[in-house]
Amino acid sequence: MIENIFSSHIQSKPIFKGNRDILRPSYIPEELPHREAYIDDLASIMVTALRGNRPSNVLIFGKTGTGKTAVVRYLEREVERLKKDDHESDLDSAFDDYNVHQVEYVYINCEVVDTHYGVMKNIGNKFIDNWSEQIPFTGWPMEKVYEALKERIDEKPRVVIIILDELDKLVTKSGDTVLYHLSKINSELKQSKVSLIGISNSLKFTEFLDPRVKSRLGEEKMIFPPYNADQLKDILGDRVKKAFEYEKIMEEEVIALCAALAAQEHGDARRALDLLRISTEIAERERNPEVNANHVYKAKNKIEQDCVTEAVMTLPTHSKLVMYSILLSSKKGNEKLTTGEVYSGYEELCIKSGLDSLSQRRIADLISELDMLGLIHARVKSFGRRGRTREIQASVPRRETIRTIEEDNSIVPVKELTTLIQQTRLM
DNA sequence: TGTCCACTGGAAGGGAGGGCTT
DNA sequence: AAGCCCTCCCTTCCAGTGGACA
Repeated sequence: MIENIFSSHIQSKPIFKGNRDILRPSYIPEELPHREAYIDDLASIMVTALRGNRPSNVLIFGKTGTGKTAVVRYLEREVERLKKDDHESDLDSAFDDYNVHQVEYVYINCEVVDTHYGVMKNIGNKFIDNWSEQIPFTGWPMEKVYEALKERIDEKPRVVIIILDELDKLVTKSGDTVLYHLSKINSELKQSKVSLIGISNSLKFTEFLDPRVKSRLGEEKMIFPPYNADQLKDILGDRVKKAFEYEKIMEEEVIALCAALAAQEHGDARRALDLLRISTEIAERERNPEVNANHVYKAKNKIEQDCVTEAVMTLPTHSKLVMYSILLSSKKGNEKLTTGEVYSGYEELCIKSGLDSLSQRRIADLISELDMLGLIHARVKSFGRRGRTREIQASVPRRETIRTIEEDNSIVPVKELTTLIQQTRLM
């Protein structure tokens, strides 16, 4: 056998059974434990579509990892299955009055597509196979995009169910123009009908909606509560059975620990699955045949550090410099800084790296963004005669984050100069 | 109680970049 | 080529703010 760098890894026994995606949050299992009632509720609303009528628009609320997207996509998959079964055999008589083929789903994640134009374009292009007829990603006036979208949907009789996931992101960023158009589209369609399912993490975004849009959109509302530790244990147990090659790969307590850690974080099933998957991967890498609690804690640290590293690495250059300025200015005790102090630090870094600095107003916005990302903690505080400003503090591990920023090539000159300055001070 | 500080945060608008239309 | 649309990133302007201080 030819030896190469993979040989020893290939020979070690895999813990996973074939498809490790089963432990990914995006995997939709055959059953969704503790969400049966919600599936049933949504199905009772959506069944109208199978009869060729427009189901009510639905708004679904719930924190991250509470199964909102999974439930909606579960139903979507069931409709696709019905279509397939109908092709292969005559469905039983219960479906005689229904026509599953006229139901079409369009799924848009508004965190990825977060502009009016983008959403309209994506929906319109779902109904066009011919590349040359696709709506371009920019260039058309909004009115034209809307007309094209309407025309395409209305080509034949059908019920189009548009799922807008992370809807709050779209509304807070680009307002409610899309929802205004989509919620009144039915009055302009001749043959087809459109129904909307909005999925959101927060109830708050409806405050930004025009009252007409709000009432049209929220014909039906569903709220998904967080999972508790026991429910998370069931979900994990279910996946473990499907995902692993042999029994007793992990103690009961490992599943319980993953569930308990995720339950502490507002009952997030996504986090529980990530913990389980990553701790298994760590065990596999250590060539340990069993996953133990130690692996779970390692996985927890890894997830937290990875989140910070990814968030920092994907920051635009100026945001990185602001973050860098905060980290360099705050000494070990994480002293609190003001906007003015951060800005002077940032300006210095700009000079060192040969970049033009942005205005203080713009930096104030970047500071808010960093706060929203959870990389810093910024609180508006008044110091009386000494003015009113933000009190800023890094909320990530200082040394590791500095290292991550310094790995960015565009900040390299800053790194070199900062080291030089530090060395000069020591002399 | 009024003043003052150091901003905050909203609004308006400029300009670059990507692309379509005429 | 000129004119237009849309988004994104940014600047400029300015009213508003909370609380220490005189």
